[in-house]
Amino acid sequence: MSHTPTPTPHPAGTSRAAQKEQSRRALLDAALLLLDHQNLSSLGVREVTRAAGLSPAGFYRHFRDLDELGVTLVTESLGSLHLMIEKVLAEQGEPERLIERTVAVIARHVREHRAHIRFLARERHGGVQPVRAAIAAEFAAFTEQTAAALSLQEESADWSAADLSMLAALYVEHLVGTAAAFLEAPAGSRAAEQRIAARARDQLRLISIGRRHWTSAKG
Amino acid sequence: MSHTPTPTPHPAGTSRAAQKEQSRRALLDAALLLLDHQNLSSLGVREVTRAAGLSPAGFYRHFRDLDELGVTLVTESLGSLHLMIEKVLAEQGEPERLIERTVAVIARHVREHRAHIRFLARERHGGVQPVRAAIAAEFAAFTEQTAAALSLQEESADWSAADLSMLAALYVEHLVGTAAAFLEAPAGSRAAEQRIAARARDQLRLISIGRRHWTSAKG
DNA sequence: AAAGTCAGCAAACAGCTGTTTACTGAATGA
DNA sequence: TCATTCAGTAAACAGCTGTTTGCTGACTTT
Repeated sequence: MSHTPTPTPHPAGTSRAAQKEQSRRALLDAALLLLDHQNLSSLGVREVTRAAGLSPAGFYRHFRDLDELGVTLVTESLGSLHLMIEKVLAEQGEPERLIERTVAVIARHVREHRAHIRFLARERHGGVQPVRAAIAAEFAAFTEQTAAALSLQEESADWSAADLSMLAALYVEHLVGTAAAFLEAPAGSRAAEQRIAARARDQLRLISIGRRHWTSAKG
Repeated sequence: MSHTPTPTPHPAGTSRAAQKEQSRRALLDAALLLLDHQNLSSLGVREVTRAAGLSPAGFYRHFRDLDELGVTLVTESLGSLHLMIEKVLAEQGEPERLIERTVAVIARHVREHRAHIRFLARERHGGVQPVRAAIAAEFAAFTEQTAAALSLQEESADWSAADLSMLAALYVEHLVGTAAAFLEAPAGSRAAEQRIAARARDQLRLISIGRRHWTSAKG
């Protein structure tokens, strides 16, 4: 008499695990959407569950905290980035063509994963320590991966490991900076995008010229 | 009878304007302190006034919102950075010595203005639009300023304006990245600081080699 | 000396927050 | 078929939030 019981909370007929996964995704997607205009440290449990269509208590069936949800988002965001970087590193051909492809891949990735990339840029130096740590760890791994790929190229035959790592860090930082620049571009303005791309290509050209003429310090 | 009146709220004897400024500073300093572990978008009025030793209502005698306070912090933080960049650009001498000085100046600045720099790094891509815009505008000005300084050097005699701007952007981004790297260093670890400094110097060397051998695109 | 300014206050407002509780009922496994 | 599991719920908890109000009393001007 006091409360009406709740009728079928899910489109019945699906497996239980699939139902749960669906809710989990709803939470992650809702959070990512809210994080477009907001910082992770100011996100609220109720806010997320409201946007995802769950009751507040439901949140705790999936995550201990918002930090945990944040770390999950980091993992997802970096997963796709990882694939992109592998794609870039696998490219072959003359340097000029390679630079062109690299920047195009970055631009495309930002266009197709805007929310993820913005999240990474925003939380890389954000106020939530575990999230910052997760991002930093993964970026370090990218740098190592890049260094390994560079060491296989003939241009770096006589490079020391330290120098390769230094160069890889420069490339990764440039990649991140370029992605962030694409983000700032007034969403959809091809003109702005092309200006950013042109500049990024020139910067990569300059760096690869430096690379070609590099001679390690203690000469 | 109902409420006891408040006794002298300030160390009497000071001018009114000075008293007000003192409270304003207390607010800004308290905010900056809180922003060490937090994002601007999650900062609260009550939180700041509590830390500054004011009543909540007192906040509104100084700022309309927290966004306004944020923009003020941006202005202050970038003011000191501006001075630093001028210092770097004014340096003269052989490239190697110049690079060394540049990195040293950055390291020193981060050490002495930790809170300001962390704030800038954190809010550059943060969730508060007006603050983001203020930072972006000032960074663009830095780039222009750097381009102007570069154009005065003999190494860039035959450089186009666009190429100079591209190079300046690369330098500024590298500067910002280096400052952020110093921030991550386990506060006080000279070893970590020196590793970062060494890498930054090598990267600057590589860039300046690229600069020396640069020939514009449409050749 | 009298009048005016205004920084700071306490109190009250409605509305929000994270988290826990005891419950329900569909999907699952015996 | 019956017992178990467990994702999701509504309700309640104490505690927090931004902002407005009317007031006070020290400084400042006249």
